[in-house]
Amino acid sequence: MINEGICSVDYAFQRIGGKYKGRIIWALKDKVMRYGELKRYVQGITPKMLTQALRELEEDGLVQRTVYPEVLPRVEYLLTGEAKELIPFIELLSCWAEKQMQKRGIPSMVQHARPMKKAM
Amino acid sequence: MINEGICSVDYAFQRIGGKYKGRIIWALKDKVMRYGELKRYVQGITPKMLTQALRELEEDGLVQRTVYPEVLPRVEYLLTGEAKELIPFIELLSCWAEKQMQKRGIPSMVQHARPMKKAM
DNA sequence: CGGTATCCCTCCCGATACTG
DNA sequence: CAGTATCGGGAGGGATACCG
Repeated sequence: MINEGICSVDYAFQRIGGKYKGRIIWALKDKVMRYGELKRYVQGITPKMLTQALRELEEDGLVQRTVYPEVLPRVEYLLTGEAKELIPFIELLSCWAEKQMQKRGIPSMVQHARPMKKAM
Repeated sequence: MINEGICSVDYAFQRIGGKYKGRIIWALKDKVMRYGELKRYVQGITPKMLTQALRELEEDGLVQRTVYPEVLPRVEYLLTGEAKELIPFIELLSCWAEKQMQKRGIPSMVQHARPMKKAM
């Protein structure tokens, strides 16, 4: 606020913080995904938030968006090299969190879980 | 939303996300600090937010708070072992951010900068 | 399929004043 | 020194409907 510069820790959290960006990057860590695929993977996200997060990640150079102008439109998202540099760290963070959650008896969700049929 | 469990990546970001927690952990990474010291270090933070962030970090077992009941009250904060495990992560994240900022020509702030005398 | 548009609301955060 | 108390604003997010 007083300074002109920005703290690098802040900068990073502004890029990958927020409610969904972490999970989106995580989802794309080892495969390209389409919009609808991501929407299913990041459960509970609304189209608005997904689009917004993806656009920001794209602007920040972390995600690349490719449109295939076919009759049924297809759009693929993939991580850039810059984003991939973050994977090991998110991995570390994830492991850390798993341990914490175990200690505290918090049920952890498997990332590959399919949508449950249970109505909310 | 549909699931009962929580994703570990989310869990982690809920713990260390937010506007100041990253910088607070960073500040405490290699030294114990008092309340006022932290307030000066994490520039621009209001007492309310600092207290709130510290209390949450304490609840999450990341920060330990020690009160020394002297005539002039003294309260010290330090990272727990669990929080220290996160330091390498934040360190690497910080380096990553520095690189990104250089690429984009964003002026980065040195962490040890003293308050500038420039009035806002 | 891959999104926009719109409305609404909550929670995070800021500023300021005050207290043990 | 180390915080509370109070009020208020604004960004981020949620639900739903609609569009090319």
